Amino acid sequence: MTEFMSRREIILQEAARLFREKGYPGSNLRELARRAGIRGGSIYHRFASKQEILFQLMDQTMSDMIERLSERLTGAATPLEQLRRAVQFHIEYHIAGPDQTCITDEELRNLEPENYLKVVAKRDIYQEIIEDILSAGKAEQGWRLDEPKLYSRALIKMCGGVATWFKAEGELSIAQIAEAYADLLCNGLLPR
Amino acid sequence: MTEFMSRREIILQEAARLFREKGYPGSNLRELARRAGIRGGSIYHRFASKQEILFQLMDQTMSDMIERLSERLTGAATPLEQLRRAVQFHIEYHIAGPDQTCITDEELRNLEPENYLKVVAKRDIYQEIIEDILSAGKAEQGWRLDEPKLYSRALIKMCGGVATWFKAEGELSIAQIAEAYADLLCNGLLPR
DNA sequence: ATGCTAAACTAACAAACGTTAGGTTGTTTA
DNA sequence: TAAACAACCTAACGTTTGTTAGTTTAGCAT
Repeated sequence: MTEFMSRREIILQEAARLFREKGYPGSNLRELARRAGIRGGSIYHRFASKQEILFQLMDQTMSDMIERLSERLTGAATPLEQLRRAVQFHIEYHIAGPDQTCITDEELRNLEPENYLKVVAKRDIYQEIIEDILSAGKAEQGWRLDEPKLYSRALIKMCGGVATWFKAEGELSIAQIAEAYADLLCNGLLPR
Repeated sequence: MTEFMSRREIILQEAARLFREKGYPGSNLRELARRAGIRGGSIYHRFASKQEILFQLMDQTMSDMIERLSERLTGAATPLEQLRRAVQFHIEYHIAGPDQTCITDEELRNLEPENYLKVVAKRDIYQEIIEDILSAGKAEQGWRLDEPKLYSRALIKMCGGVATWFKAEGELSIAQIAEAYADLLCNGLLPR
């Protein structure tokens, strides 16, 4: 895995793991360096500060999420199919890179104001993609919802939350979980 | 508000606010003391350590949540009515004391092993109360679900998440949010 | 008044932290 | 071969941290 990664990428990956374990303020650069196979001070050859590592991690993850969700939605004809794909994607992505996504979900408060605004802007874009699906479902299919934002938040929380408890060796596969949650939301929204 | 609280309770309340703002490792006892109206060292007259403050906060909150949820469920005849009340309670409680509940939801990793086990045990009890509602709904009413745990987690994440974005001056009331989410779950689970 | 106790204070500790300066190594470039 | 550069190292800096020890204050019972 790590053989083809630049040291910069190794540091970012190990930072995601460490920050997820102990939180950003609870993590220190000496341990991060140790995990990345270098000494403490050497991190500053790649990053200007601890804060920059957190920002790069979150900003990069949000950009990637927006791009990949958009890809996944192309070719989905109906809002219903789009919703299913969004649920599936959000869960899969959170489980594929649980460290990066958990950081991005939970460390917003530790970003300095300038960085905070940038990441929140991208988070809002992602959320709006899902809101647009819900709005389309309401307009075209008569889904039973008033405030799309209410449901995009529900989707993001319940699907993103999977990363906090999912175990690969558990009884449920990712596909099963994604299907169950997609069914729950679709049945909950569709007119009876 | 604070006139009738013991200093110990003031410290706990301010700790909840501070820990929610900056996280447990990002908070320091001098600032906590300042907010509680005393000096740094004086905290140790009430608490043995920073860790004990976090533990008391989380343990107390979990006990209270279990007790109040149980109260709220008594007298609810059907699983459907129980589910609605659980959704309502979980949202209301998270918004009434957003600091305490957000800490309890997010700072588990910062508990020392012994304390961790105690709090997780109570969290599991709370989760099982909700699982039991879902199991009863399946057995008695034919709700469309396989793994109750999957849905208790969904409920807890989406309803607890409300505390992260709810604004009292916003357009939606607590009652409206609770109703929308209860409808979503009930319609999603009920047989069509 | 005296002594007792709870509750707060001040000041300092040792450790850990982010960060920086300056040196060493090894590879590429002219 | 020499110069240049990137990558990493070591060692230290100033600050902040949780925590402790010893002291002062205020209220209450004797």
